[in-house]
Amino acid sequence: MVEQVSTPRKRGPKRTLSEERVTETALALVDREGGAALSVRRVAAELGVRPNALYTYVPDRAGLERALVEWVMLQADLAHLDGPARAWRSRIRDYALALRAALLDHPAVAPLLMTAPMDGPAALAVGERLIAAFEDAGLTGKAPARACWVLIVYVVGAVALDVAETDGTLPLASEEERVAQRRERFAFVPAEDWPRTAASTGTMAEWVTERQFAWGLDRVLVGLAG
Amino acid sequence: MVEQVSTPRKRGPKRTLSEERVTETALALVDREGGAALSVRRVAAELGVRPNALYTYVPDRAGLERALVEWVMLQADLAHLDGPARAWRSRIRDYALALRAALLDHPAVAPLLMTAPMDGPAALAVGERLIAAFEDAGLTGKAPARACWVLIVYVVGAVALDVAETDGTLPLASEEERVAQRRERFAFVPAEDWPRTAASTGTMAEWVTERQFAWGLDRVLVGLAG
DNA sequence: CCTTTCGTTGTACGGCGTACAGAGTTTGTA
DNA sequence: TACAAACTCTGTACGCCGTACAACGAAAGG
Repeated sequence: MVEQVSTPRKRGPKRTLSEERVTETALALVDREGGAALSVRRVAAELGVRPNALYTYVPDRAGLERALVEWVMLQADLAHLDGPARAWRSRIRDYALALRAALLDHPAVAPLLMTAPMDGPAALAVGERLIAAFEDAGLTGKAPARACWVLIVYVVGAVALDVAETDGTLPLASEEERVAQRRERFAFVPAEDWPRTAASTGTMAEWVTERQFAWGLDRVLVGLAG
Repeated sequence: MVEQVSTPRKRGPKRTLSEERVTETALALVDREGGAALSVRRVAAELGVRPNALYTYVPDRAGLERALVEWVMLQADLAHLDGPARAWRSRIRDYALALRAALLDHPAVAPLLMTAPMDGPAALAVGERLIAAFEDAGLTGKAPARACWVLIVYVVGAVALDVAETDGTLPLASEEERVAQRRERFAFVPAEDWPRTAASTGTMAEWVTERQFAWGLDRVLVGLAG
């Protein structure tokens, strides 16, 4: 006899919502109006419900944010991290690029990654596979776990800095547009005060590109595992 | 005749405050009560003034946050980045450690670094010298500016993730205490589901240490400049 | 002296997170 | 079958928040 695992049917009235509905509504809201628009009251309004009704599905506003983080992290396919040991570099590389893409698909969520401990199930799942990949790269002892942290810092930090220059709403401006904006902003750096900066504005404008991200990623991987 | 540069004495009544006083009061507030306590009204109250009086010194709440970021970044001594070309590695290393320390001295400010573009004068000054240091390391073309971004991402990302596990108030728990807390949190990771994670909890608990930061920093620098 | 300029206050508005009590619905048990 | 318990949602309220706007008083220029 298998124990009844499917909905033991609780007592009270049927729920009109679900944690999923709440999370996805919140996600749609921040995608449309940016991170500043996120609030318990706004999400409740979108769902046609009084604000306090949400507290059935989410412990508090911070919990709502955690749910968003969890949801978005799950969008990056962990399968990228699986594969033959000899392919460890492309496994990590592909996953990092996928995670970046997932975060850029919901830019308002990226800052939330750095405002709470990353200890959800999604983060655990990533860590587990990332450590395995670094072991496949030949790292031993403490090195795999340490390298795992460095990689997470790099990916999450890079996306957070990128997104900090946007309003967090979708659709995000194209890479070209964002680079052009940055080029304009850097145009007035005085060359007498900051010669090297003034000479590098072209490259610095490209800091927000996938090419720059991939360049840095490859350098980091070289440093971590040769 | 040199133009009068010292206080041309404006018309209205004397100011009772200064941008510095506002910034430093805000900083003391967040150091004491954490980032969530930061508000225009709280800072005004600390200064014995109505909330709207602050708008003389700061454009809005976001401007207040930017001022905090600027103030804290200036605490990391840029002189670390100067020195002989052959010492490029220790120059960058020392500065990165100093910047981390400055941010940890005001933990509530660290998250603010990722919520607005890093384009203030302090950031420019860092970039200028960091690019020079990477040129001294032998990088040419776009590489110095690209490496500069990677390093900033690493430092700021690392500190932000560290701080995300604290309440942002001073004094911060000691490194040992924070590691011990993390060890407890990881103690219940089920080894059957996450074998590598479970085997690595000791190392993962140490992710918030200066040793881990320095380890990653060295790997990143190796990747960037051999 | 009078006008202009400017820092500060008083007041107000709309929004926020969430605590608390009560009403209504569903289920398990007597 | 009736009742009690459990649970979800609403109504209401409190104390915060950022900041717009008008009015007042102090200082300086002509």
